[in-house]
Formats: sequence, C-alpha cells, structure tokens
Amino acid sequence: MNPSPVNQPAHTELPESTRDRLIASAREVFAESGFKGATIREICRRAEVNVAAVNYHFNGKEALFMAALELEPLENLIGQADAATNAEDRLAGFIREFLIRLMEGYCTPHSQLIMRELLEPSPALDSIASEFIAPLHEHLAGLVREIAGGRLTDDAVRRCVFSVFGQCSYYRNSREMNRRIYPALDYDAAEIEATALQITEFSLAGIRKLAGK
Amino acid sequence: MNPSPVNQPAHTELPESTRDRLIASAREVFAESGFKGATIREICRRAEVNVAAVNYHFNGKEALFMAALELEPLENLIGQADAATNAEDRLAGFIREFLIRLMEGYCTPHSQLIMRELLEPSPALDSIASEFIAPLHEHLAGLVREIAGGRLTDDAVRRCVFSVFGQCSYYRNSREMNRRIYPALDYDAAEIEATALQITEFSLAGIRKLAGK
DNA sequence: TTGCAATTCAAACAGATGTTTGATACACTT
DNA sequence: AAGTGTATCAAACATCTGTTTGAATTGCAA
Repeated sequence: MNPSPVNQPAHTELPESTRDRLIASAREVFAESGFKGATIREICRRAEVNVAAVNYHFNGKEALFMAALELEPLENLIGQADAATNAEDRLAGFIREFLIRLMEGYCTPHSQLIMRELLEPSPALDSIASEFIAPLHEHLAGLVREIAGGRLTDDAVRRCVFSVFGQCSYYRNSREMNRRIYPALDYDAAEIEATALQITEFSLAGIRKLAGK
Repeated sequence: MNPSPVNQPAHTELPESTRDRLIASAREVFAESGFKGATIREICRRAEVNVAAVNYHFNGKEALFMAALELEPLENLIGQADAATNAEDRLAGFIREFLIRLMEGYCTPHSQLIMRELLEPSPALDSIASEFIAPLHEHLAGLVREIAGGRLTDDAVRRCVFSVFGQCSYYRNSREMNRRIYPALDYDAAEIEATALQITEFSLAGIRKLAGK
C-alpha cells in the first residue's frame, strides 16, 4: 500500500512479526463478525499483510481462528477474585472481575472473542468449554455451596451458578439491544462497579433465600 | 427436482403458497445460521421453490428476513402472564412463560430467530428493539417497582430487569456450552418448570433485598 | 559475492452467494 | 381462440470468499 517501502520506522505501530499482527487483527475481526462473517481479506488489511500470509503462517482460516483463541489471559479470573477469605466477598470479587472483563472486552477483542463463542458454537467450542468455562462453573459452584451452607441440592446449586453467569453475561450479550432501548446508558467504570454491586447483592439474597437462611 | 412434475397431490405437505413456504423455511434457516450464514439457496431448497422466487415475492434476502420476523406470536407473552393479581405471581408467570418460549424455541424457529437477533445485531434490530423487547422491559420494570414498593431508583429497577432477563436468556444463549459441561442435563417440561420456580424465588429475594424489605 | 531458505507479494483460481434475465406455464377474461 | 397478467423455472451474471501459485524480495551464512 505504501508507494515507497523504504526502511523507515514510520508510525512505529505494528512492530510485531507478521504472524503476531495476524493473530491480533484476527481477534478483532473474529470478535466483531464471528467466524463465518469474518473475512481473510479484512483481517489481512488491518494487519497490513498479504492475504497469502494466512495460509503461509497458519493453515487456513480455521487454524488462524484457533491460534487467536489462546485462553491464558482469562484464566486468572479465578485467582484474581480469591483474595478475600469468606465466600460472600469472593463471590463479590468474582462478579466484579467477570463483569469488568465482559464489558471492557468491548475494547479488548480477546475476551470478546471468547464470549461470542459462548453463544455461537464454532469448531473451537469444545476446547473452550472444557478448558475455560467448566473451571469457572466449578469455582462458582463451590462459592454457592459455601454461601448456602450445604443446604442446596446439586441441581439448585447449578441453577444458582447459571443465574449469576446469566446476569453477568446479559450485560454483554444484549449490549446492542439495550443501547437502543436505553440510549443514555453508558458503561463507564462507575456504572460497572454499581452494576457489579447490585448483581452481588441480588444474587446473595437469592442464594440465601433458596438455602432457607 | 421431480423427474415428472405431473399434477399429483403427492405427499400433501407444503400446501401453502410459495410465499408462505418461503417465510416458513426462512425462519428455520435464519434461526439456525443467522442472517449472514443463511443462504438463499438453502432456504429455497427447503421450501422447494426456485431461487428466483425470493426476489420475485420479496425484494432480496433482507426483505425476506424482515418478512420472517413478524412479532405478533410473541407479543402475547405479557398478557399470558397477567392472569394473577399480585405482582409476585405475575412475575412468576412471566418468568415461566418467557422461559418456556425460550426453551421451546429450540423446536419453533420463530422465537429462536428473535433470540438470535438479541445477540447478533442485524438490519432488523431496531424494529425488534422498539416493537418487541422494549415493551417487555417496561412491563417487567412495572412488576419490579410494584414488588419493591417504590423503594428502588430507576437505575436499580433497570438492573433488576436486566437480572431477570439475563437469568432467563442465559438458558438459551449458553445452551450449546452447557450441553458440553453438563451432558446429562435435559430440558424437558419438568426441568423448565423447576428452573422457572428457582429463578422466580431467586429474583424475588434479590428484589426484596435491594428494596430493603 | 554467492547460495539458500524463509518470507512476502500480486495475481489467479475455484467455489459459493445474492441477484437478474428471458423463456415458459398457468389461470382467467374477452 | 386470443389476450393478459401472474408465477415459476433453469441458466447466467457479478461479486465475494478461502485458497493456491509462482515470482520477487529479504536475511543470513558460507
């Protein structure tokens, strides 16, 4: 695209290798348009590389998708919220951290990509489910059991986990819809904190009520 | 496709007009694959009509999508749950009816189509938001206010509405994911009833706690 | 420099997609 | 029977898709 590709550092952006730039822009485009909607040409345009690079460095669109999916950055979500000692505070921390990642994912395409997987099964769904989502469910189930004091059946615990997950993910999943219904609503840091607090209080009351406390 | 298109009533299926068959199969395919993923040829194949019929009876893919979106069958959701008198029972009825539509939508592609819209903005999102989702939010907000006895700010009410919506829609949105994490889980009528009851109790406790009751 | 392998590139390829076309069949009126 | 407007169809069209190709460029060692 540059008329004279002399060796100038220029805008100092895109310093990484072609492969890394491809992964970065793939996360963006896949997150925005899904696996099917994303196009190789758009990914390469943003990465400023030739379309053939996808098949050279990876082996096609699907392999690039898998490469864009490394889950480590999201896995510390559990440890992050485990500073507190009692289960109630740890639940509050988990909801807060989860919500922040969900909503800030609007800027960081990485978690956005994972959240989209949650709704739209793709070839990578199985590994995401077992490696990322299932541990979150187990962790949350432990917190719910502790808060309920062992007074809930496994089914009830599972539904409580779903309730907490559902409340949080709704803020991301229905963002476009809610933006139209509540145009004035803006999810800045303060709004996210307030939302996390309310979800926590709401959920604690729900769990305790179900546990008969 | 038939080698000899003589005038036989044959399998007596697809008795409707070409236009109606197109809308029916469009609902199926759009619900399964989304707006972008769905193809005219697949829609026409299932409707057993020529591909040109889409541009003859409608004006292209997008117009067919709009036509497949008539919202009336879902709008009686509010009235359906308004038999009870007190707000608590009406909330219970709403959650139950909403959940049934969400989960049975797996078989009826019509609501499946709407739910997909909620996650994946398409050209039809604006009309869906204002004509279908917004009234549901308003109705639910009224119930929450009544239950809380006017002791909640507008923001808190909105977040309670989001919590109820979020819990319910999670069961549909994350169905594929949860099927992998809990392979034994089956959403038959009994499981749906139990889930609706637990979401209701969970939410009532949350609303009351936030209202300071 | 020379040689060699890795990398990048423009161009082309093969297939799928939404749309259009022109012909044909049908139902109904005059 | 001739006319008329609707409906259907196979085929073609233009565009976009992921992928491949073969040449050009680069980086680096001998």
